[in-house]
Amino acid sequence: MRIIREEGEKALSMRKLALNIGVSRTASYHYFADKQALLCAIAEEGFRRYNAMLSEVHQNGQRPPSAESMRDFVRGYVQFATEQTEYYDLMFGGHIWESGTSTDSLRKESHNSFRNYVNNVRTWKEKRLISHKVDALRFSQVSWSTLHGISRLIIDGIYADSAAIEPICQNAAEMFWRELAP
Amino acid sequence: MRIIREEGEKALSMRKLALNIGVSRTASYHYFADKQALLCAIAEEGFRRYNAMLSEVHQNGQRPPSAESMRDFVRGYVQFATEQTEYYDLMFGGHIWESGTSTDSLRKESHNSFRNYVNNVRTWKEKRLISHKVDALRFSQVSWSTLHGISRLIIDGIYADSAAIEPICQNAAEMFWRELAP
DNA sequence: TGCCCATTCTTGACACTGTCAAAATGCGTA
DNA sequence: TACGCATTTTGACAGTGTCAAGAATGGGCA
Repeated sequence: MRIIREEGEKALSMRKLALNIGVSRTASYHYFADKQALLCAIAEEGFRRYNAMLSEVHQNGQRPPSAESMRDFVRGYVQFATEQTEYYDLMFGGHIWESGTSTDSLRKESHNSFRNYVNNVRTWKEKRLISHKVDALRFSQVSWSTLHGISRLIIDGIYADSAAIEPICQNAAEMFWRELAP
Repeated sequence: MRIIREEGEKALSMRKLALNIGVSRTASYHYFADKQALLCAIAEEGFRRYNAMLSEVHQNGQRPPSAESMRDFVRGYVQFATEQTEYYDLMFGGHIWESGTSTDSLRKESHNSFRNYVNNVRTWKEKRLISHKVDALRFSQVSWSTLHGISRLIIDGIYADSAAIEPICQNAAEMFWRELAP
């Protein structure tokens, strides 16, 4: 993680990694089948951290949703993405997913992640805390896309002005809440 | 582009490219400073195609926005992203942007792209075709994020079920229109 | 026609990379 | 001590991006 954070994902090579640790070139191949497998393992750890953050923010659907909680959630997500970029990039970067070479356990962990997210909305709906017109799955897909999109564009430096981040989050949260409000 | 499309971005190497064309290893270095520069040039072409698509869909703000036009727009965007994945991946993939080694002209072209998008919304507002409460810049940022997020998640195979795509687009379009409607 | 010279291309080289196979090491238990 | 297993290393191979130096090419002008 240190190498990725400081020198970028591209700079991480199996050999350099080994050298940094102080073992020889191929030692890591005893623990990870591939470079890909190593990256998948890191991404998996990322998903665990992400889940922790998520369930902390809206306490598994127990906290009633509101304009404020929405804003907190959006902020939380974007903060996770931008502060733990090393993880986020791996988790949703595509390198790992493209060409379908991702680990089974990674796929499981990530599906789990999204399931949690949807279940949250479902719980709200069952408890009649949000409009009955909301389709939990669809809302989850679209709102998650928005969060992901915002994060990616910030990470990639396309929203260069960091002062703009807060109002963007605010706007997104308002949009979400307009969709959900009973 | 053929190599990227058929074998993935990772499989594109300067050497293989040259071999395919029938010239020697380093011939391309006369036209492109870097592998990076080559990729930037391709991404630039992608932005041009993207702009063409965009201005075709809502005719530079001349076409009055509606629930239908929104849906067409969302569909158009996602279609572009998923059908011209080779371009889209390069344009918004991050490989090119990270570590700030992107070409000047690429940066210009991409900024241009987003400016068009915002101007569209501004035009609508000036013509009083949408609610006066809309902040053009903010709406553009958030809605673009949503589109980008949806596209990425489809491309990366995270929304594996292709039947889900249409309703997702539909929902996103409805959400946008709820924001804009006068 | 023939020459010149900028444009285009090639060759050689270097320092990297991922990964495999085989050999070497270390270490706990019988 | 010696066996067996987990761990690590060495050697090797086929790739990669890129630089520097040289070779070929071809079009414009005398």
